[in-house]
Amino acid sequence: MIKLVYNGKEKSYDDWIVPAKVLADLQVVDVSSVVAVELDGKVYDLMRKIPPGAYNLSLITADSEKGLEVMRHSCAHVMAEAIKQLFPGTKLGVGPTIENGFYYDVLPPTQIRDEHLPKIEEEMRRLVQKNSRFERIEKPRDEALDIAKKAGEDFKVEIINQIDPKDSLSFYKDGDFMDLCRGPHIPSTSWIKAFKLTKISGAYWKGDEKNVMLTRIYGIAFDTEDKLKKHFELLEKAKEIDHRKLGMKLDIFSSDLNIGPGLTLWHPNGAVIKYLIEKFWYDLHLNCDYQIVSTPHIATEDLFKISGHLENYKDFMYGGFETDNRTYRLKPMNCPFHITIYRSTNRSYKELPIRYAEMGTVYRYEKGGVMHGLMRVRGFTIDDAHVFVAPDQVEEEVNRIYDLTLNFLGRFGFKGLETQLSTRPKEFIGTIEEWNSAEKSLENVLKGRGVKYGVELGGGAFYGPKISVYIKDSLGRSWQCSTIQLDFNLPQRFKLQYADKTNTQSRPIIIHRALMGSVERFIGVLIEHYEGKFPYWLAPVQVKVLTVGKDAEEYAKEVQKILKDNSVRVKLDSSDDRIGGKIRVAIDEKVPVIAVLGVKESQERSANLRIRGSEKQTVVKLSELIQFLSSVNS
RNA sequence: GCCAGGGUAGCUCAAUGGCAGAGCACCGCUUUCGUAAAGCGGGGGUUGUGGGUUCAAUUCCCAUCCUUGGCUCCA
Repeated sequence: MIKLVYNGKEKSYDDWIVPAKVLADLQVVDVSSVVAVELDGKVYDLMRKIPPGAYNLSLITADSEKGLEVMRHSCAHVMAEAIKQLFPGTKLGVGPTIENGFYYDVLPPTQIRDEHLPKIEEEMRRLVQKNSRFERIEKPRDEALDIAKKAGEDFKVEIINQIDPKDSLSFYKDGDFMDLCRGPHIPSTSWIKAFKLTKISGAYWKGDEKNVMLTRIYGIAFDTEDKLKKHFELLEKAKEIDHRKLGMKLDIFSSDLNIGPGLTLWHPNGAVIKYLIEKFWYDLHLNCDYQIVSTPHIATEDLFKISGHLENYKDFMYGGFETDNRTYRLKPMNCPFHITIYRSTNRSYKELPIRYAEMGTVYRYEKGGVMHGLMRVRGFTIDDAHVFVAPDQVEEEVNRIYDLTLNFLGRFGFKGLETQLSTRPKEFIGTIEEWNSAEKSLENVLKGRGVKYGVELGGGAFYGPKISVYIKDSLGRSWQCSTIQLDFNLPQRFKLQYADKTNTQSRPIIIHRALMGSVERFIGVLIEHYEGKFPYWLAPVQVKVLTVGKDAEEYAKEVQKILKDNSVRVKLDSSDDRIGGKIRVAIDEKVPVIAVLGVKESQERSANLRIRGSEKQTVVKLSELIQFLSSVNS
């Protein structure tokens, strides 16, 4: 017995039935764009037999997100088929849809390169035109294994062996091509309307470096050509605001062969931005009862032996160098240093929480291939702090830190932050009770605030659970930003103590936390977030003064001095360009305020202002200029 | 680290087994101008680096460095 409810209408069947027939029976109008259906949230092909039961039925249309997903998955199949045609003997890995398209991991007998993509596309177009139906074929496990083995699909064999024996196995067949797949798929290949293969890369089987490397071919598909075109236009736009491009254009930062990969040179413009952010950070922390500390960039290996870094983090640490018969290392983290300050004297419960904060510059040896502009570098500054608390202070302190985080990030106008709670991993130190109580504290804080958060089970560090906040860049990639991490490990390793009320020596818990994570990455995200148009308070040059003709130069200098005396970051352009040219340059530099000064302004003792984003001219009296600027909020 | 692209003037990009080019930027001169580029002239290159093939290499080959995208979003 099958019972289906759609749009208030109900339909029952005694025998087997497929969704396509149901839609016909229900006389659903405009089924022409329906690629699949959803039965109680589970996606079914139009021609898949519905198992007995009662379901709510809803439609999936080609232009919907789910419809696109189904179609892209089918497109991946067609691509795999095309590749097998052009590269006989190719073994197939997996071919899922991804956020922005699809890929298929394959192991071809000969290398597939960029130049082959158009040929594969051509073959795909041929297959799409054949309009082969996608047919679902369910097979018992033994038979499925047999099919995969005979086809020489070693990876599929591995996949089948991994699948829960209780689950049924299915293949999908379109034309002469059959592939192990759980589906669902579009009814037939001609539903693929617009697609393009975008790139090739290597990808380890199951993402494990120890496994064989497969060739991953990426593609994107849409239900209309127009959407495909728009997709690429969007990518173009994203390129325009890429922090690496803007970083160079706006003269913010660079790197250099002779300095080394992953090491950043902050140009004057970038260094001002960095300074302003750090200044805001310091002020905020001093206000919130943090104590600023400052520690060296290097330390002897002895320190990192105690901290465990040499044992657990060695691969990421820059090599040691000898001085006076002792080996020194660049610091990859600030914690051992702050802890050493804590240890410099006896501590009492009355002092706790102790909050040490530092803009601590660290160096980590990142693998060659993972570096990315400012987002992933080898030398960076953590806006680090370590808070030493008694166990019963954890929750309140985490709450304070969360407040501080929102307060800080709010200044930059970030929306769409994502929060994640990471819990006890398989390997951990400390007791289960400690962990449970620590996780509970973090959870209480998030719940108490009504924060939406994801849980990453087992994602915590071996020494404690954590809360992470992610921000998104222009391409939608998430970057870890704030992190609040509990630590039972280092207090043990360094034998930290404080005298409690009964004068017993107790062990504090350390909370590691950073609001930006890495200042470099944060500024990278900011550049893209603002599209290079830094708000007035952060702009390297806040006001650019342009002269019209030589006669205004004296007056312009006077205005410049007034602005400078009032701590406005001002730049004067008195070159002999025409005013149109100077404005063009200033706009390119994305300066928030342009002040045009000519003879007229000089006589009136005024300034003709252009605020970024508008062509409107605003005339302000010189005596009111500073007042006016303080209201600029762009 | 691994796979696939790329590296030509400060930037964006052209070209070719036979003298390496343009625009912008820079410098000089002319112009002194009113809201998104005034005109003319000039300097600037061991084509990432090292090696090989060749009469001849920026081009072809090898190595190396840097850089871009990617390296479980699982049938």
